[in-house]
Amino acid sequence: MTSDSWPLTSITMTSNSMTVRVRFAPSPTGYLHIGAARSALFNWLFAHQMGGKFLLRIEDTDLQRSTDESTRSIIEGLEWLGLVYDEDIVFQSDNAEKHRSAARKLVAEGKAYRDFTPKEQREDKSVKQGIVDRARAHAAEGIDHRSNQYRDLAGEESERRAAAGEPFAIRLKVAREGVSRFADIVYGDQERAFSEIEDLVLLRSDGHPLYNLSVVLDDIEMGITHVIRGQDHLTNTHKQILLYQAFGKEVPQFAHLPLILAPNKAKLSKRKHGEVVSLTTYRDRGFVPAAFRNFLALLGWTPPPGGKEILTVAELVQQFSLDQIHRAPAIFNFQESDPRHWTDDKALWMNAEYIRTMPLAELLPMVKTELRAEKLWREEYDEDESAWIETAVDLIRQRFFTLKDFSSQGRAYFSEDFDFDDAAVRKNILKEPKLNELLPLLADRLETVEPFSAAQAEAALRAFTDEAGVKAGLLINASRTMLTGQAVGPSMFEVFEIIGRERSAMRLRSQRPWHEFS
RNA sequence: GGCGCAUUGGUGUAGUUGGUUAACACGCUGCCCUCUCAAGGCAGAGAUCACGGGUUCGAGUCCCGUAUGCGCUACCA
Repeated sequence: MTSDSWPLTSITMTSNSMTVRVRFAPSPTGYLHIGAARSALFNWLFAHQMGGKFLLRIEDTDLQRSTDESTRSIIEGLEWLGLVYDEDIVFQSDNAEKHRSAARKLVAEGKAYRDFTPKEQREDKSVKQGIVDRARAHAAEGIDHRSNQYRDLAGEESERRAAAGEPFAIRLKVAREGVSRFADIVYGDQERAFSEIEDLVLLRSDGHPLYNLSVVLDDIEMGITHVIRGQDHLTNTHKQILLYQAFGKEVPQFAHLPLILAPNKAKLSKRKHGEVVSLTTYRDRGFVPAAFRNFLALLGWTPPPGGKEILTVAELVQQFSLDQIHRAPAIFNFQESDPRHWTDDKALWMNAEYIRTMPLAELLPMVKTELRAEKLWREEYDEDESAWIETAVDLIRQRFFTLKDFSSQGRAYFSEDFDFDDAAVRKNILKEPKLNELLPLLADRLETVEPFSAAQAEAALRAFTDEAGVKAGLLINASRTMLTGQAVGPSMFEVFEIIGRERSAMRLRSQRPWHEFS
């Protein structure tokens, strides 16, 4: 793909002198949500494509809800996805004092004012309901929601009351007439009448700076050129632009990302949907980071027409483009009740695709970590048996979906302590009583095979079944279950070779199905 | 309540200046391969492009309305 056939947006390329600086700014109030992870990815991709910087800012101004543990999980999550941030992490709470003085400066300049209205008691209902009720009441009584008796209070009077210790909040003075406009890179031209915008609170009466003030100030200080974030911030962007203007600063470019919703098009929430929305779940349930990153990239963004969907990071960086992001929310498809579809099918498919096609050398360390965690890793695998483990992993990875499968379905390759699948035993073993005698005989025969290769094992088994007058398939399938506990798996002769002569013979003679299932 | 955004097969999407049988991926069905299950190959089902109007010779694509969903509207972030 040449740059001619795939031009970058004019908006993002207008000034080459300006280095792109973007940030990911999560609030540390829980684990890293996949929607947030996707925002981080898009910011990172954009930064890398433009040769810019990707920064991390922790928005920990809500002291009650922010936790260090959450901050750690965010950092770990980014690391797992390979999204390395440039420069030091900015903690928003460190800047609170600067935010306060900036708000006071706005008051001094007459761009903001002190609001002495006593803080409203929060009623015992949902925030949303409170907003609706207030709006309805105002409409019914003909009250302009923007009327505030302190907006035009004389300066001296305001000073005097403040000096007297009367508590006040600071609100931005939003122009009465006019319209706010900006061009969102994804959502296009945005317009909002000032009459729709209430004078927003900048500083709470306890001196705590509020979100809209803090983001703007921090983004200015960090030199952010492009704000790439969730669509839930789209409408509030007008307020933030007002603040950039009040501070006399250049307004950055905005690109809002479509939200990620649950299958019923409801908001994807940790409370309702649990662990599927947490990034760490994917790590803990055996996802390959590159696979999940690839999947995440496809939530709300499409590669250029005709392109493939399985993309390396380098390809992602090269092909990524903010104007290929679409506006409709992405639906994250999963069925909580069905373990086979616990997360999006396509994510699962993509992970399987990565597991079976990625370079073995990259996969092995992940498999090692998994086997270690399940106490299935033996030190020999690092030394004398390194060739063996490579062959074994390469053989079994062909039909695995997650790294977990190496320790569950793949357990029999690494340990004698494996379970028999009930259905497999019934179908492949118990159905045919003769097997009770035939399997040990097959073991005897296999012990004579030299060398113990797949081809030799096949020749021996087929000769044996011919002599015994049974179908080869009968003993092949029975062997599979005897050796692996399962009804499915790789070509059986490869399995013989990998399991080896001794272990194969031993398992064929084990009689375990008759002991455990009779 | 107000304002905003969205709406293409089960899911993710393409279709960017309106122009032949609406394209791709996942999933699903069947066949081939075969020692099983996958993978792979081949074939197929599945969309009156949310609904209703309008503009036009012609609309998924433009305009208006309706519905639904979501977001924002807070001394939350």
